[in-house]
This record gives sequence, structure tokens and C-alpha cells, in this order.
Amino acid sequence: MIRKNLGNRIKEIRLNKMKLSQEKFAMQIDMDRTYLASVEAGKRNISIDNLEKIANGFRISLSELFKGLKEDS
Amino acid sequence: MIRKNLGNRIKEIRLNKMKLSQEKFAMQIDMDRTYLASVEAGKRNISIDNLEKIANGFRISLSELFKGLKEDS
DNA sequence: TGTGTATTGTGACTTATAATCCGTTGATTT
DNA sequence: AAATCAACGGATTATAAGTCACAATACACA
Repeated sequence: MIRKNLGNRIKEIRLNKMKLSQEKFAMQIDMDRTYLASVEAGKRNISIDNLEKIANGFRISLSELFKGLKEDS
Repeated sequence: MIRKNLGNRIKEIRLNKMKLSQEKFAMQIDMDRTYLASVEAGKRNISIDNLEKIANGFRISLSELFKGLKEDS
């Protein structure tokens, strides 16, 4: 479930805080559009470097990124 | 630096909280000892699934695992 | 001090899969 | 209708995962 929860969390922040499309946010952090989509869909075992990219894009810490996750994680 | 900081954090928890050798802790979480060693050394771009394994082994959340990191992250 | 013993570090390697890149489709918005 | 957006597929490339032999270090204790 970790992947799914994380994907949901990322999507939530992208939409609510950043108010950007997948494409625009992916552009900003230099990440492939379809890859970001699959991460949000909970299908990817994403690495720490890419997690950092996303957290940086959101201007939050990794700790904060994980803080909102369901069932703790 | 994220990899290095994370590696240091993992090593710190393993030693201070768990008081286990790399080998024993790796055994517990079903991970190769040398792989754990290289993560602690900051040489691996570890994925979320393996991060979760480690956090579970420590009985802490991923958010907590990242909380102690230097320079925020 | 040297000698075993446990622990950690590292390079090299194969296999599994993350990550990228091309597109299409369908839904939604304007 | 056109434009925007998100979900998905297939193919390729890059790299993480996992394993091994061995080296190096630390740590005891005679």
C-alpha cells in the first residue's frame, strides 16, 4: 500500500498546493510526464533521488511528504 | 547528500536503538548484509520498498526515518 | 604484543526493474 | 470543435537490487 498511499499524497499536493498539471509539474522538476503519472497511480517503486526531486518541487521536506500518508507508513 | 545523510541516519538507528550488527539487522529484515552496508555508506539510490523494509525493521514510520536527516531533506 | 573473531567496507558482476521516450485514447474544459 | 489533461501501452536504456569473494578494520583476550 505504500506506493498507492504515496501516489495519492503526491497527487494531492500537486493539485491542492501547487495547482499544476502532471505535465507542468513534471517539467518543473525535470521528470518524465508519464513517469510522474505512474508514480501517482502507485505503480512505481520510486527511488530516493526521485522522491527528493518531488519533495523539492513541492518545497517540503521528505519527512513532510511522508507525514500525511495513510496508515502511518 | 541525501543518500549519505540517509545512510548515516540508518546506521545511527541501527546502532543506538536496535543495537544490532549490520548482519543481524539485515537478517531480520531479509536484506543482504552488503547491500545494507552500501546503503549506510550512501552509495545506493534506494527505493521506497526497501526504505519501508528498513523503517519497519526499526519499527518507525518513514516520516520518522527522514525526520532526523541533516540539512532538512 | 600478536592472534583469533566478529564486524564492516568495497569492487565487480548479473539480473530485475526503474526510468525514459514515443505514442494513443478518453474524459474534461472552454 | 479545439485544447488540456490524465491513464495507459510498448519499446528501449539506465540503473537499482541482489550476490559474491575478499580486504580492511575493530575488538577481545591470552
